[in-house]
This record gives sequence, structure tokens and C-alpha cells, in this order.
Amino acid sequence: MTSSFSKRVKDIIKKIPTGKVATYGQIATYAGNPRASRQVAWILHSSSGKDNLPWHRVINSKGRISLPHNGGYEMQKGLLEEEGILFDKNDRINFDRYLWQIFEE
DNA sequence: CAACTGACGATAG
DNA sequence: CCTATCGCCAGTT
Repeated sequence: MTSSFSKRVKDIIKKIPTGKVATYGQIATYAGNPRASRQVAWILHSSSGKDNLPWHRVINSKGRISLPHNGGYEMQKGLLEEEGILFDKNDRINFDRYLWQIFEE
């Protein structure tokens, strides 16, 4: 079942520092598969509530939340704002300020 | 083993 | 900005 990839992804997500966000591509890349961004999303669905994953810190490459406005979008946005992550008027996150510099750790 | 599924990404128009 | 398409990969059925 849990191939090392999935485990690594969960591990990485847990390491995202408060006040920072990461993209699916980033996580997938860091986990060893630059093209497995979909699995990252899938894993979030699979175990965001089971493990204590800060799923709200994971966004898409556009700097936006992928969830529909009636399916968690507002909740995720609220959680991020509580951590000090603000959105611009296009509802996008400013990568220069909030993107997790994953290779610095 | 085959088909299907995704909270994606990049590209093309 | 938008939609349409294809690629990619792990996990399910």
C-alpha cells in the first residue's frame, strides 16, 4: 500500500512551516516525482483529515486554492489568513512572500 | 491485468 | 481571462 512516495509526500506536507504555502508541483518534485502532482492532491483527499496534514497550505501553481467556492474554498482561505497568509485582489497568494522555500528548510 | 479517478501542470488556441 | 487536451502517476475497483 503506502509506497514510499506517498509517505514522503505526507512527511513533506507536515513539514510545511506555519505562514508558508507549497504547491502540488513543489511537493511532488521534492518527493521525487516532479510529475506526480496529482498524487499529492489525491493523498490530501485520502488522508487530510486522518493524519494531521496542514492541507490548507497546499495550493496550485497559480497561487490559488483549487477547491470550489462551496466545497472548502472559504475554509481554506480562512485557515491561511489565520496564519498570516493574505490574498491579493485576485484571490491569489503572493509567492514572493509566502511560498515555502523548500530547499532552504 | 485493464479501466477509472483525481484538491495538478503545461501547452495551445 | 477562458476552455480544451494531453501527460503523468499512485491507488482503487
